[in-house]
Amino acid sequence: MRPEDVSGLRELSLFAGMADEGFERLSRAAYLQAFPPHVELFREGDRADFLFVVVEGTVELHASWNGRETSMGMVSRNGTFILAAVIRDACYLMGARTVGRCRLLMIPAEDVRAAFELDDAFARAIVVDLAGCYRGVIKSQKDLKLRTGVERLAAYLLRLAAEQGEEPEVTLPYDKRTLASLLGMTPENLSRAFATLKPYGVAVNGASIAISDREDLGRLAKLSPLIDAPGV
Amino acid sequence: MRPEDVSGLRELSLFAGMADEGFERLSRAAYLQAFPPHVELFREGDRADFLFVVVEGTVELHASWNGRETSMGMVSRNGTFILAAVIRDACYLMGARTVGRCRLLMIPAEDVRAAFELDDAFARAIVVDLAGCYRGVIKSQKDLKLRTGVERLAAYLLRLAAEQGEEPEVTLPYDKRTLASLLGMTPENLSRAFATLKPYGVAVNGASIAISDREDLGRLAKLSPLIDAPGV
DNA sequence: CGACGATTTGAATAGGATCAATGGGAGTGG
DNA sequence: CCACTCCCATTGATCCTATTCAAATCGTCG
Repeated sequence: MRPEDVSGLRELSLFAGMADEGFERLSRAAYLQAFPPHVELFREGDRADFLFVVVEGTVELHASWNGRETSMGMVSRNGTFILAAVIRDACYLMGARTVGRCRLLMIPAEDVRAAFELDDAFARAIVVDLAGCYRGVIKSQKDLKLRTGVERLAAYLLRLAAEQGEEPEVTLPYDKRTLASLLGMTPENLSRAFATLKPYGVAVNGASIAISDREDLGRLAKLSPLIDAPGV
Repeated sequence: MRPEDVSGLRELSLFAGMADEGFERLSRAAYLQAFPPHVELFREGDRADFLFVVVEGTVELHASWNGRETSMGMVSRNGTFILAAVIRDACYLMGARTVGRCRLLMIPAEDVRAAFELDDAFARAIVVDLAGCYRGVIKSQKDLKLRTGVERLAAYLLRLAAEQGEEPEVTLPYDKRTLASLLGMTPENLSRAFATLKPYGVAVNGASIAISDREDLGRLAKLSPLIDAPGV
């Protein structure tokens, strides 16, 4: 690993509090690897061999059953994924694939578990990370069970706007097919949902979405910190 | 707290590895309290004041938005709930209410966080517990996004049968209204889903459900360990 | 017995999925 | 540079699932 990558990692909350010795050992065991777009990193059901950290790019987590597939979440820069499976020494409940070009840090599961046993600060950092993941899924499940498709899209757009600095125009970070799956609908349905949002001041131009009246859209989306707040 | 209750708690994986001193302090700070059925323990959005452990009975976790409500999960004997909120010192993302009569252990959030800081074994036990919760929600989200209502019901019945010792007759642990919400449908729809399952050998008699042909139902439910396995 | 809540059933509607067909770039090869 | 192709996105039509509203039935608890 290049020194700059190592020092970047050291900043991550997961590793920040670790003892130097443990961090040293962990980063020696780790591989930093570049992946082209649309590569399958592993499939659901595989034994958890590695913990992943996204150094650059975005990874899609997905799941399937009986021939159907759905997107479960996206992980981007500085995010970790599949930590729970590694800790419990179990199989992955989701598959993972790269969205665009990616650089990923892969840490062998055994080494993570060893560090977890030895380093108390690391163990505590994992708690905080996992608690955050857990709360993230809970929010997404509330989104899914309590809102209709159109409402989910509206809320998604406003969250995206907040993330991108409240510009009047936001850019979808991945293609609509993926977005649809993430929001729990078909691509056709997403198109129609966009059309439904037109009277609320939403104009689509490829991946770029103009939101003319955030108030108006907000009345439909009814953002709640208990569903839409990032982090926490 | 009665000594028998304390010793029972000590067995829970969350507390099993704790140092005696820490456990002592934690159990001194805790309240064991009995609640009648259908009591609201706290509401979503409340600040996390207590960690709860179910000593006896069942608690429903629910969420609401814009006048709609849904059931997010059930916690029964020896389960903990709301651990993530306590650790992150945040607000509850879900509300909680008792289903039947309950005895609950309430541990002040501050004391849990103090024990978390001081006791390394406790911190590690929390990791394992949280990882389990996380994987539980992921499974439930897969169930929700990948299966139709009827399929979810079929899978639920088979999981219940496994839990209750593969008897030909299973008993629903709570009323159908709650079950419907848990499965992400309306009570009316649950009734119809039961009717749809009749040709698959499912006979309803109040809360008691007879499953005459588990094979047949299984072909519809297509249980997968990646969605339906308990624990892990 | 009567009242109430839970459950079931029926009818109408809405929301979402599927199937089919068309338009629109991005990339490829000539 | 242009034609071609492929894949994504959109649109239309239709179907199916699930929700809503309404009403009837069932059981249980006073």
